Amino acid sequence: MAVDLELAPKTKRPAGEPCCEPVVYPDVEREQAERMAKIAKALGDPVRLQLVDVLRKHAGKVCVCELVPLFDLSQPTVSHHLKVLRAAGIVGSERQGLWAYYYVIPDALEELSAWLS
Amino acid sequence: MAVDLELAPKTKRPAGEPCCEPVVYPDVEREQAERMAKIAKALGDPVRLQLVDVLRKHAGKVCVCELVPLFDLSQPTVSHHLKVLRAAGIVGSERQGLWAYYYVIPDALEELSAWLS
DNA sequence: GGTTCAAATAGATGGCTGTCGATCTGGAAC
DNA sequence: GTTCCAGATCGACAGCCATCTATTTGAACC
Repeated sequence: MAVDLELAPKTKRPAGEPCCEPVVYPDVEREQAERMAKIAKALGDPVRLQLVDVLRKHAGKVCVCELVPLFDLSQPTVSHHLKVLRAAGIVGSERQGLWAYYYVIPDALEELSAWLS
Repeated sequence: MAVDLELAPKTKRPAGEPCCEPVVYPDVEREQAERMAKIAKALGDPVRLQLVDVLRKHAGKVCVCELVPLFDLSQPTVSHHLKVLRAAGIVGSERQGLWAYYYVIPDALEELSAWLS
C-alpha cells in the first residue's frame, strides 16, 4: 500500500559493480495508482467484467431482472457484484417502480483505459 | 464464475407489464472475460500497478534491487507482487549473475486495453 | 571450502472475497 | 390493509490475499 517516493533509499553498495545505478521512479503517483487499482480490482472478476460489458453495450439502463438469468449464480450474488461495481464508481443504479436499472457511469474507466494505451 | 449463456431462462412473468422483455447477452464471452479479469485482478493492487508502470516506462529490463526501495515494503513482499504479475503473464524475468531483471511482456495488456477503449 | 549478497521461498497471520440460503424492504395491485 | 414480487441486506463459511519474519537458494568472490 504505502508507496514511499521521496528519494529512494540508497542501497549501500560498497565495492564491486553496482547492479543498477540510475534509480527509477514511477511516473504514476500513489494516488493515481490507487484510483486505477480500485477500478482494476473491481474488474478483476469475470462476472463483474461481463456485467460491465453488457451495460456498456446497452448504452441505456438495464434491468437487474435481465442480468440475473445471464449467470449461473443466485440473485444475491449478482446483487453483490453490482454493489461492488457501484462502490468502485463504475456503475450507477436507479429504481423505477418495482425494478432496478443499472448503467455504466461515463468516463469511469477512462483513466485506466488511457494508462493502458 | 460459471456464465450460462444458452438461452437465458425465462423469468416467468404472468401478468402485469414485463420489466424488460428483450433479454440481453454479453458480447464478451466467458473465456475472454476470464482472460481479461485475470489481467485486471493482477493490476488491482496499487503496488503492482506502479511496478508495471515503472517497467513499462523503462522499455528495457529493470533490476529488482531498483524496484524494492521504491516501496515502503519488505523485499519478500515486492518479490511476491512480481510473482503475481509474472503468473498473470504481464511481466517476465531474467537472471543475470547475482541480480534479477524484470520486463513487461509486450501485448500482455492489449486485449484488456482494447476492450476498455 | 567459506563468506557475502540478491532474490526467492516457506510459514504464519489477519483480513478480505465470492458464494449461498434466509430474511428484510418497499412499491404495485388487489 | 394484505398480498405479491424484485431487489437488497444479513449471516455464515470456505478460500484467497497482502504482509511480515525467517530461511533457503544460488551466484560471485576471497
